Amino acid sequence: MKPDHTDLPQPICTVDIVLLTVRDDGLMVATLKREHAPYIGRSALPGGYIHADEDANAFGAAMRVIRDKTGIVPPYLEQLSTFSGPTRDPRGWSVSIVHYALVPGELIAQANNASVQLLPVDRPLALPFDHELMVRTAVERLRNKSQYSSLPCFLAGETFTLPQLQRIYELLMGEPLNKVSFRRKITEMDMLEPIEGGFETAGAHRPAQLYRLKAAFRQRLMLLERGL
Amino acid sequence: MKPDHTDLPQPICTVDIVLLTVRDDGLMVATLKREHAPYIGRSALPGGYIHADEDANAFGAAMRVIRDKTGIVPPYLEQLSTFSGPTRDPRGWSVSIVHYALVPGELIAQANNASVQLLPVDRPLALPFDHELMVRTAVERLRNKSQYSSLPCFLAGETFTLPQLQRIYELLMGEPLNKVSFRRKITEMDMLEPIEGGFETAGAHRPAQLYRLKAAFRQRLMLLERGL
DNA sequence: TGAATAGTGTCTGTAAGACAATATTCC
DNA sequence: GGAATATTGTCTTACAGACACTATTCA
Repeated sequence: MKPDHTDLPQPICTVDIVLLTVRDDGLMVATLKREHAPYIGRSALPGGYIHADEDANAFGAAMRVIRDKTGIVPPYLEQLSTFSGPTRDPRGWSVSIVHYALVPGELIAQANNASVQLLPVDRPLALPFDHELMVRTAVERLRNKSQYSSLPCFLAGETFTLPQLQRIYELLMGEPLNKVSFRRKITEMDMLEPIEGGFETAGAHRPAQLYRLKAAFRQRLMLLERGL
Repeated sequence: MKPDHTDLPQPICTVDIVLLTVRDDGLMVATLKREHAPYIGRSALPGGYIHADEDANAFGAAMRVIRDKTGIVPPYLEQLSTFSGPTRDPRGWSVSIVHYALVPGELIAQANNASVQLLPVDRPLALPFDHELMVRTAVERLRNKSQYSSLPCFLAGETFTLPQLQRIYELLMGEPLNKVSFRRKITEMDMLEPIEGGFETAGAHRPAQLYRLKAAFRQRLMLLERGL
């Protein structure tokens, strides 16, 4: 007779978040100093236990952890992957449901949380657990999805100009993009609306039109979580 | 003082598998009659608890569950997503790490397991838990990935002809494909090798060249799990 | 007016699809 | 030879990138 699951040791169940943002013309990941063992005092991804008494699901747990630990409510949050095994956490066989968040740089500044440390993703990160693998997986996912989606807009803030947005796409792709092709694609996707009379003027040159994401694309976060 | 995690009720942690295959010119999902409560006797996706004492990770747990319950060792297995929440399982707050498997029809026949029931994915499935959502998510993922990958080959068996493979791609895409374009793309991807002197002759017409996946593409399963 | 960047029009090469011709088998 | 399907060649059309021109601001 096989033992019931209640007899077996159950895995530890946590969530971790790869919070990505753009600063200093580069893609950065947010880390926090760990306040508890293991690896107390080391910089690591924000994470925590699922609270069965208050979380609606892993997505809600990730949102709560981000909000409580950084003061940021990310405009985009999506499940990335689940990491598991007996050795990834010294506490034992563990499961971490990892989400990645996209946040405009301005939101990080507004939160004004000194404990949040931004590290460039392109250099070695020296993070505990398998957090470095999580970051690399998230960046890869973001780069893949950026090729054919509006995701990078969530790194760009409430309003932005097309040259600014193109720069973000270029950062993610790692290569310069053709201006005409870029604008053609953005137009086809029909995801932006110009802000009447809104212009960004930053120097002795023609000012650029300001845009924002259309409402339908801003709502995507919720739709994704409801199963589509 | 916050309670330690050992004081909190921990979620139930399971794996489920969406096993997809092609039969009768349609995409099918494998189900089994449940042998335990809850929903005992109902058709549902194969699943089970993680065994912390023997599983290397969730991928290993999924592979073990599939092997033990169906006798099939799928040539392709990939993590899909993790489903979680307090209501998806009547036993309480639960986490299910879901993988999807691609299996050629012949492998199902070889396993000769009468308890495996194949249901067409295009019709309502009437599965317990959130299994129907899992199936829909898996099919969507497969369709997306098929557009630019060799995934559908894992539904096609050890050897196959180009017309056979094209039919599988068409099933997944839901539309007829241009023959010339299809062959151009396959050639570019450089993933197939012709079998010397191997031809499929099925009627009064020119026989078709047999192909198989190149070794590099067959290994992809393992690479994926090692972090790339 | 000149410098600098924003935004648009046009040309050209590449790649995808349509069409059609050829190849090979069994009857 | 005729039917049926496999495979390949060629033409046409659509799209992506290169290039260049116009627009608008400030100094």
